Formats: sequence, C-alpha cells, structure tokens
Amino acid sequence: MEPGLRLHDTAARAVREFVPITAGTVSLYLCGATVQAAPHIGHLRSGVCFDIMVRWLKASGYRVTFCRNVTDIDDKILDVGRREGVPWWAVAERNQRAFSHAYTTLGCLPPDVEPRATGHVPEMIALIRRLIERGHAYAAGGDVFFDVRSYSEYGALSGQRLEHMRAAGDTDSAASKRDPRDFVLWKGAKPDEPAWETPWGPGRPGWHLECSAMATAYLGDTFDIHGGGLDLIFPHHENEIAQSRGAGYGFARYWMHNGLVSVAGEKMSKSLGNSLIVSEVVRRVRPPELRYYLGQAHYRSLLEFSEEALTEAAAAYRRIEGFAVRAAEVAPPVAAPRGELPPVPREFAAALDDDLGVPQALAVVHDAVRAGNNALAAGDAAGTSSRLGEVRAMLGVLGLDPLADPWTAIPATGSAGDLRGVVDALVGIALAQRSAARERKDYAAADAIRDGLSAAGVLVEDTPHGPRWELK
RNA sequence: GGCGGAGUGGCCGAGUGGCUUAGGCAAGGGCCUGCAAAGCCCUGUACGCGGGUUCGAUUCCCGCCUCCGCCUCCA
Repeated sequence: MEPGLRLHDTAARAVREFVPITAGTVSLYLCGATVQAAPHIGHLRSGVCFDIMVRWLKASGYRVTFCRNVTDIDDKILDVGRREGVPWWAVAERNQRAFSHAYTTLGCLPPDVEPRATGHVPEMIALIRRLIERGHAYAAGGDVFFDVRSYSEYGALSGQRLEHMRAAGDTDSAASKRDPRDFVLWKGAKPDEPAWETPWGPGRPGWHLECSAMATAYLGDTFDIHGGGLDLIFPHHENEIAQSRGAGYGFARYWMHNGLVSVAGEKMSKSLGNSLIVSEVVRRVRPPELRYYLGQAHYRSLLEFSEEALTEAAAAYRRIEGFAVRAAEVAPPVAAPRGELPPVPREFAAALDDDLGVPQALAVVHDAVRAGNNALAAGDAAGTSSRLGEVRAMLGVLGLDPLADPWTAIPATGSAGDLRGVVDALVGIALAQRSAARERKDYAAADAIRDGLSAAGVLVEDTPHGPRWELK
C-alpha cells in the first residue's frame, strides 16, 4: 500500500518507481568535482541535492553506498599549475580540500568512497582493453578513441542523433579519428605533462573514462543511480554509458540530474567567470541558510541566483530555527536513540517520495512550525515538544539542525570556548541592568542597552519567561 | 540547425481540469508588548500571448512570443 519512492529518470524522461537491484540497498554514483578551481554554489547545489537524496534513502531504511568521485587531472588543472608555477597535483590537492571544506560547511555527509581519477589508472586500462577487444575502441596517433558508430545506442540518453552531432573537440589529434564524433578515452602523452604507461603508450585518462572505471570499481557492473548536473548529460554521461555498456556492463539503472544555478540569466560556471564562491557567500548568510537556499527549490528546477532570494531563504530558515530554539527552552528535546532517525510526518514522506519534492516537504515543515508556535503561545508543553520533535526529524532529513550550537559556526580560533564564556557573562550583566531599568520604568536606559547590544550583533527579545538573546 | 527545459500573485517557489486554488519572504490591518522583537490571526485571487477541446483550463491540444540549458571544458 505504501506508494514508495519515485524518481525522475533522465534516460526514461519520466518519473519512475524506484526499484533497487538488491532490496534494501542503494548504490549511488555522483559526478563530483573536477578540482581546477574553488567550489561555487552551483557545485554545492548538486552536493546538497544529492545529500538530501542520500539522507532520505537512509531515512527510508535503505543501506546506501554513496560514491562521489574527484577528477584530479585534466587540461585546466595542468594549465593552472603551469600558470602558477606549481605542480599540477598541488592544484588538484588544494582545490579538493576547498571542495571538502565546502561540503562539510554545508552539512553534506561524506561519501562512503571518494575515488580520485589518478588512483584508478589500472582499472581504466582494463576497461580500454575490454573495449578494444569488443571492437568499440581503437588506438591511433598515441590516443585511444571510442568508436561511436560501433555503439548503436549512442545518443539515447540525451536524445541526440549521431547525424546531428558535431565533432568532439576533446583532443588535439582529431586527424587520427575514424569519425570526428569519436571521443577520447586516453590522451597520448605530451611533453612536460604527467603520463602513465599503458599498452598503447604513455598518456593520461580522458574524462569520461574515469567515471566509468571508478563507478564500476566501487559499485559493480550494474548499480542503481547515477547523478550529476544537467550539463553533464551530453557528452559526459552519454559517453559513460557508451563505454560501460560497450564493455558489457549494465551500468546505472536510473539517471538523475540536478538543475543548474544561473546568475543574471546565465549559467554559473568557472569558464564564464560568474561564479559565486561558497566561501564568499557564507560570509553573507550562515551555512545552514545557504544550504536551505540551495535545497529549497526542486532539485531539477533552474535556480536563478539573486541576493534577495538568498536573504528570503535565510529569513525562512530563521523562522524554523527560531521556533526550535524557543521550543527547546520550554521542552528540551529528547535525544534520539543512537543511529536511529525519528519518524517524519506522512505528508513530508510523501513529498520526498515523489521525486524528492523538497518544496512541498518544506510546506509541511512550516505548517508544523506554525502549529508549534501556537502550542508554545498556549503554554502547551506537550504539544510544543511533539511539534519540535517533528520539525527536528524533518530538518534532519534535509540535513539541517536548528538546534546546532551557533558557536560551532564561528571559525575555530582556539579560544572560541573562552570567548563564549566572556560573551555570556557580559551579555548577562547588560541584560540584568536593562531589566533593572525596566523595573523602574526607565525605558530610555533600557532601550539604550538593547540598542547597544543590537549594534554589537546581540539581538534581545522579551519573553514571558524573561529576556533571551542570540547572536546576529 | 538538432535535443531538452521554463514562463504562476510585489519577490521566491509548489501544484492542479472545477471542490479547502501549497509554503515562505515582503506589504497592509489586528492581537500581544512600556516600546520593540518574535509569535499568532486576517487581507491580497496569480497562472506569457492567441486559438481549440470541454459544462468548465492556469492545468489537455495547436500555433506564437520570450528566456534558459546541452550539442565544446563545465555540478
């Protein structure tokens, strides 16, 4: 009777009932970063959307194996290294760290495995060998190419027909291709570039090949879900399918693609130079607010970035957070049993089961918040507590914790703990003075204290139980 | 040229052949407050344009306009 999870499958161009290969388990591969620059919020939108996906799968009882790769070598990484006069691997390492930090900052669970392309050359060589044996690939001029005409299904994912396609521009030695649309599996070595030995000569991996090799290495010949940004459908995912199916593997059964983030009507991308770097945006809104913003729209929709929308999202999240914080003061949350996720309201589950309907799910959250605020106002501790439980459970699935200690968001300086004690004490003294002023009806003095605290980033609210304060 | 997607009230953003026409932000009114803040209650009747189908369309069909993505590295 349970409707169960349904997902939009790009290959089928439809929402399909999700049936895992093995009951109770899900294998998920997500195209992660090509670590050629610092992450922008478009990258993290993908990260957040699939993080919610993973969390929902887990909350639904699935055992999930989540693999998110790192492409740590490509033309641009080499370019950046040359330009900066540092080794290519240092560029990759630095940016990978920036990505990891951004994922962590926005509350994305770490993947079960995070393979790097350069660590999987043997798997790639084996895959190329298999493709050559099966007549789908050929070595020419130092490169190895995939023969697109040998694979009749080529173009099926993206709905492209071979005769309409333009030449693949992924190599400098196009002359040696049998067909201009053939794409490169392995790039022959060039002077001053890193190279690995192969039966076809030294060189480095082509981008598409990496993902096929890594996905099957960790998730098996056939796995459940493959995800990535909309812009990867063609050629990247199309080519992955050609390589993997050509090699005789079943490969991914569902293809999920998240919508892109645009700025001023244009796609956000490194090459367009309109990137909003995560580390910058997180100075304007707090990380959970940015996460809320990136996750609030449906994962397949286009997200046109605007400062106003970001601010609105932050306000919306604060409403939820405000309830949770106030409710927790009255009705302390009961700690959930270790590793167990508390149940979420049925409407919330139904929304997420319907192709990850986060917007509708958030409507359920806000309804619970309103009910909770009403219970709070009525002094209904039991009702407040139960609503708080619901809200926390739902937000947990969305990767947000409204009761997270705000001090943990403050960059660790080694003295954060001491600092907190000092602020607590000083604000406490100021509020005591303000209360005294109010007692004697000296409202000018009371307001001056409140204004002073506000200017310092401490917001004061009067409640039936006395004043309370929070940062920012 | 080929493939795909989108145009919803001031803004963001769901959704649906009619029935209770999501939710948030902002706005106005009210309650609460010493004043605020927060919260609660109320208010706003929207679906790009033109046809068609229908008792009835924002929702289905046709045409058009505008915008975006992919077809080249890109989450």
